[in-house]
Parts: sequence; structure tokens; C-alpha cells
Amino acid sequence: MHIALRQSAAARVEAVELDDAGAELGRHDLDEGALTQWVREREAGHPRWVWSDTARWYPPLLRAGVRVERCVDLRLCHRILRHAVSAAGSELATGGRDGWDSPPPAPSAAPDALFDLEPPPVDDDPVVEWLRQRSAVEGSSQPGRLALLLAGESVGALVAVEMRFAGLPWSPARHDELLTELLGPRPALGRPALMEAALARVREALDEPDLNPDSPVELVKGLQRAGLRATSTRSWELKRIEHPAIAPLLEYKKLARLYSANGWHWLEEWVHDGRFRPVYVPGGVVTGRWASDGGGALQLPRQLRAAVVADEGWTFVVADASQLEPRVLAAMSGDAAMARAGQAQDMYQGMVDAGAVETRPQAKYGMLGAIYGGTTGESGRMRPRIARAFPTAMAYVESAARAGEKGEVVSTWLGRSSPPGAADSYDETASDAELRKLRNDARGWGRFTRNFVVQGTAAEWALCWMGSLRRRLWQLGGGDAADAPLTDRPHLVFFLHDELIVHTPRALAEQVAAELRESAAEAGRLLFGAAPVEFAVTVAIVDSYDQAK
DNA sequence: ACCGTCGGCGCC
DNA sequence: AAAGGGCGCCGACGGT
Repeated sequence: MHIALRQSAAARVEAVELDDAGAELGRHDLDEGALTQWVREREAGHPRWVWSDTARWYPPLLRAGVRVERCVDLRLCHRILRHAVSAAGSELATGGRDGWDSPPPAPSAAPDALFDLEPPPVDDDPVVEWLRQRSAVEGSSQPGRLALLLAGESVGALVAVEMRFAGLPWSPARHDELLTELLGPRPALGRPALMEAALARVREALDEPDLNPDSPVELVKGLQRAGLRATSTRSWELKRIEHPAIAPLLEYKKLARLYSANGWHWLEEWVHDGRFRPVYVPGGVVTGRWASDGGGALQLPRQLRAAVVADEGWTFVVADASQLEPRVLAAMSGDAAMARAGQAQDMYQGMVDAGAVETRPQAKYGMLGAIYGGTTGESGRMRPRIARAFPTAMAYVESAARAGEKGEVVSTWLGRSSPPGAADSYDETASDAELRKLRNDARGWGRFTRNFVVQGTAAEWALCWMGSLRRRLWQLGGGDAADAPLTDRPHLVFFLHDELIVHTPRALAEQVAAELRESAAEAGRLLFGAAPVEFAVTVAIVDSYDQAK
């Protein structure tokens, strides 16, 4: 059973019930105010909700206490199918641009309103689009994989909205303590005391009493006036200079970064009622990774993770997929030797034990080089060793790189395709300055496509992991029988590419940990079937995020 | 006053 | 120690 929702007019919603073959079973013209209750009742039948954008339809449902099990996010799925090589002949892919190619409408400016006061534009018909997407999947050369990708993308969209709704538990008091320890008390104006102290030492050591440390241009000039051979102010370049000004300067830069990016201003702007609620953007990265919008959610500095504190009586279960990208590469390339190395909990150590390289850092940087296309330094030196030990895996990424260099499109395991390589190709992402620059550099574009297939497939694994875990957590919390809202049960509060955080009543923590491991194994089976690759996860039960790892 | 770009750095 | 891939955010800066 599927139910498509559509804004049909101001304050009116049309719901169309469809059977699994796509035949229409019934239509309902609903008043917007009655929608949440209607969805609540229908949810008992476990339908898949078909809607334009999860970020638009789901938040008011969650606020009303309605959690849904399944959906199709038409816009996210459309974007995948528009470019997917495995569905290139479909009507969807060959047709011209339409409303489904446009970005989603801006989110509501009135967060407490059930729906926008201004009615959103009337949707394009979701039933028509859904049928078009089904037909694209069914006619594709990889229907099973594409269907899994679309399901994963859609469940990710549900999780993204649920995580914003629940929020990441955050202690403002602890955050303030950390800032005060590192920077000194919050100043009324000017720099915090410890930043000012570090700056004074820099000025003293350079004999530059008026040095402005916040302007890279001024800073380089000041360093040069003092006789230092600095051409930039990047910390890794500064580290190579021996001079008494360098240590305090690096300290100043570190503190300045913390102060401006995650200081008291950030705390006031982003943390309310003990929760950090960023906007997560599923599919926001070309490879399929999530992006975030506001608050820098995917760049929480380690320095501040002690401020992520579980509620009283609750705890966090933090899980991290170890060496996810190498494992994904082993599975997708079918490299048996690499898969054997991955039998170890620590895959890099497994590579050492297999005799491929001598040390763990060699394994790590060698693999990073293989996946990213590194040619210099340790990663470049290790490339031949990695290629000898794992020829099948290396051939796989080399092939992706050569395809990119020739301007060809590459695809992930489940079928997300890379943006077109040709510089004159017509594509909305062609306006992106970074992509344009890369396209004009064949080797650079080859590094991009090389990484795309691995990073993108890792993102697919992570979506499946998260989707599987979401279902298990709901069951652990009593399933549909328990009349408890999402945030009274074990629930996801954070996702960072290969890492998940669950907030759970303490008594359920061990079971949550087991589900995190089992869902990782399930994700591996979903993507790669019986391939002999293990997806090891490290799991920690902690009361604050900094205690993990 | 506002806008886009850039250097730099946080995360994976 | 640093370099390859992917991001977002900050302040500075140069343009209107």
C-alpha cells in the first residue's frame, strides 16, 4: 500500500491510495488541519508515504507525535534517477527538466505553525512522478540495486528530520566551562584573555606590537618583516618554521578558530533547551553523503564533544564503522585478499599481518592514497605495495580514475552516477565553481571519480546501516504497540558519514549496542550479498560523546 | 550596507 | 609530517 500526498490548494491536501502495482484505490480531499490525525490512523496499515519532500511533510507530523515507517522522497529519488546510468533510457531521464529537478521549496519561516501560513505552491502530481520513477527502476539494468538506493535515500530523509526533531543533547553549562578553560571567561568586548595572552607573546617575539593576527595578508607581512620565511599562514607551513613566535601563533589560531566557529555566539544561536538541532541535508554532497545547513553539524570539533551529554537516566551508544571505505572497496571490487585482511577488527593491522606492508601507518596511508589518488609522500610510496597485494581493488579504482580522465561518468555500487565530466555538458551542478575547475583538469577529475565510487558506495552502506538500525530501535522501544513518542524510546541523534549516536534509556544500552552491530552486518548483506567482507563497528556506551574512542 | 570570493581549518 | 577525495563556516577583503 502506498499513499501519495499532495498540496492541492491552499489548506487542502489530496491523498491518493495506491496498491503495490500502482493502481489507484481511492482519493481523499483533506483539510490540512485534519491531516496529521488522518496520517496517524493510516499509519497502522504500514503504508509507504509518497511525497515531494520529506523535509516539508514530515516535521509537522513529528510535532504532532506521528512517526511514519516508510516513505518515498520523490525529489531526492528523482535527482538520482535523472543521472543514473543504469536507468539512462527511462522516460524520466530522457525527458526535459521539470519541477522535480528544481530545489525543494524553502522551509517554513514559522516553525511552530502546523503548515506555512502562506500556502506552499501546489505540488506537481506525486502519483505521476512516482509511476515514472517506478518505471525507470523496473526498466533499468540494475533494478534491485536502484530500488535499494532509493529506499535508503528516502529512509535517510526520514532520519534526517527525526534527528533534527529530537536534537543532539547538549549541555550549555559544560560547553561554557570548556570555553572558559580554553579561552578564559567570555569577554564583554575584545578577545578572550587567553587568546589575548597568546597574541601578546606573538607580538613580543616578532617585535611587532601592532600585528593583526586575523588578516592572513597582514600576518604574512608581519612574519616577513621579522625575518621569517613565511609565504602563507597555514598552520602546517608555519610548523616547519623554527622561531619563538610560531608556538604562540599556532595556539592563537587554534583558540581563534574555536572562539569564532563554536564559541559562545554559536552556543546561543544553535543550542536551545539542551538540544543542538542542525538541518541535515540528505544527498547534499555529489557523492551521496549528507551535508548540513547551519551550525556546522558535521564538523563538531573534538574539543567540544564533552558538551554532548546524555539526559539523566539515559546514555549514548556511539558506533563507528572502522575503515569503512577500504572495506567497501574490498567488497565492491571483489578483492579476496583485501577482504581477508578485513576479517580483522582493525583492517590496517590485517594488512600488516598479511604481509602487504610493514606498518599500520603504511597500510593506512597506502589505502588512502589508493582511494584518493595520492601520488606523493607516504601514500605515493606505498601505492606499488598496495597494488601488488590487492591488485583487484587497485584495478577497480584505477579504472574509475581513467574513466573520469576521459570524461566518462562513473557510478556507485547501487547506481548513483557522477556528474557529467564534459566541460560543456548541461547540468545544474556545472555552475558549481569547484566542479568547473576540476573538469578542466583531467587528472583532477580522475581523482574525483576514483574517490566518487568508493565514497559514494560507503555512503550507501551507511544509509542501509541507519535504515536497518532505525527499524530495530523502533521495535526495541516497543514497536507500534507502545504508545510512546520517538524521543521516549531509543532514537538516533547524530550521524557523521560512518558514525552513529543513539540516545537511549540506560537499561536498553546493551541491546542498542547489539542492534548497531547487527544492522551493520545487515547493511553489508543488503549491498553485497554473501561477499566475504566484514563491516566491523566499534561501539561504546558513554554518558558524553568525548568518552567514545 | 550588502555580496561573492578566498584563505584557513574543523570534520569524515 | 603531508597529500590525495568530499564538505561547511568563519573573518577578511575587494567589489558594488
